[in-house]
Amino acid sequence: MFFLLLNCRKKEKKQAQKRIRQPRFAFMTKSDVDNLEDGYRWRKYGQKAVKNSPFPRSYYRCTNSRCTVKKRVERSSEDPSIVITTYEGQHCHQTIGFPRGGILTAHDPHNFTSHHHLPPPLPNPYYYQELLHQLHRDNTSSPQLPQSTTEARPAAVSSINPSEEGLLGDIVPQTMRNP
DNA sequence: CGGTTTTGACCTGCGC
DNA sequence: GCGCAGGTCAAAACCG
Repeated sequence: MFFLLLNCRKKEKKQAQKRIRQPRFAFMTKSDVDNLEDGYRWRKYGQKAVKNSPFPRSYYRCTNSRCTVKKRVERSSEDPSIVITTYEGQHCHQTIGFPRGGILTAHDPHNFTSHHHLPPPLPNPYYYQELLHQLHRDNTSSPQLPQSTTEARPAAVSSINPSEEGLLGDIVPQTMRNP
């Protein structure tokens, strides 16, 4: 299951002034592997231990040199089987394609609406694009969370409170953090 | 041999 | 100013 966060961090005041604020959002995915296949190729450029979690956080950059998209991958301290993936920026290119039938384009609605009959074996990479579009259209009301049919647990689709403090505060809903 | 991962060092922002 | 935490760099190691 994915959780979505909008870029509403408290600590971003400096970034908003000095740097170009990139669209940023995170999913929570129940997965055993850190490196989720999302249709893009990522190169790892760093890893750090974070305070809240006993698990290290990994930093990835898109291998496309003209593409400045970054992503952070960390495990939930509550449930090690949950991976929190935070994307930052937008891809300026399309995915590298998927091994199930050639290169797909991110603008093909037929490929995107997958949960009609055959769920994708992996998290659909176009959730990323589609979520971004949803955020641009409507970022005040709660966006529709896509229904992932992968091994995501149906847990805790609760109201996301973006004003929560803390690093995971805007990613992890309260019900997730402390039972 | 080229691309990727690993890993310690370095940089920066923030709170006290 | 200092220390801490997060983020990035870059050289070496690794791998196909």
